[in-house]
Amino acid sequence: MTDHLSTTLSALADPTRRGILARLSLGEATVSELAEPYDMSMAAVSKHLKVLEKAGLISRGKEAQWRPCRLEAAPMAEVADWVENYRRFWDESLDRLGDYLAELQKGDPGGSRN
Amino acid sequence: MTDHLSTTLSALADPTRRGILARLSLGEATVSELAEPYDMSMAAVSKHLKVLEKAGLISRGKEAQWRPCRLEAAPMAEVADWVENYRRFWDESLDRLGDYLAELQKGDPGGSRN
DNA sequence: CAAGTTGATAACTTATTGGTTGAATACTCC
DNA sequence: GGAGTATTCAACCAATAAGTTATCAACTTG
Repeated sequence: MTDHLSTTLSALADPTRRGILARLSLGEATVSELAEPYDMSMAAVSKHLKVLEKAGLISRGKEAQWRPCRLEAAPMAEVADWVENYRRFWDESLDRLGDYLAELQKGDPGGSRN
Repeated sequence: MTDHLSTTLSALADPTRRGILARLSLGEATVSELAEPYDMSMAAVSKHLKVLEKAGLISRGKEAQWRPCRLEAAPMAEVADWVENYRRFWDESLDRLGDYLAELQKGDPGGSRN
């Protein structure tokens, strides 16, 4: 799981972390502010932040005893980019084409299998 | 991790599984065909397929002793949708706005914090 | 029916994840 | 410098994930 995209996706695959990002989309926040909505220890939130940081999805400053977090959405561009390759597969009109191609394939079994 | 989006994202957070989806974007394939490029047992691939199926990213048929897989990209729409909310944060021109807003926030500390 | 092929399942191992609690660190303010 | 606040770190635990091998089930074909 060393590749960048996998790291990003797995960081995003947690509702707490996505919630944190949503909060950060409204502006910088400290760890305690980010932890407040969640029923878990600060340490747990701190770990989530480390995951997000490792994925490059947030950055952190140092302001006195606070370590304010800010959103760094750049890695999400990679996700958006990747998923866009599949848009045609869920786009309604092109589903028709998909069905058509599948039908073609059925008519020529093995032709695409070897 | 019971929510749909988390399930989808974590299914996608694995290069083998994304590779399988890429292959399926070219058309249906059997399990052995999907396993072929990978240096792992069929059982392992079978497990990956189960993860993808549980996330609704593939569906499977029954054709004699084969269980052909086909791409079902619908859940990706949710991912695309979600990530689009953040586009403005990585879009270059709007990064300027982001910096500007951050600057505003600095000038009014606490104003957005409470 | 026996043999070969395709695939899934079970049991097991190892590593990772997500959480906990209890210090430790770093800073501010009186 | 001591008290309080903010955050991290370390050690631990339970659950999950990703892989293995061995076995089983379903189907085709000689």
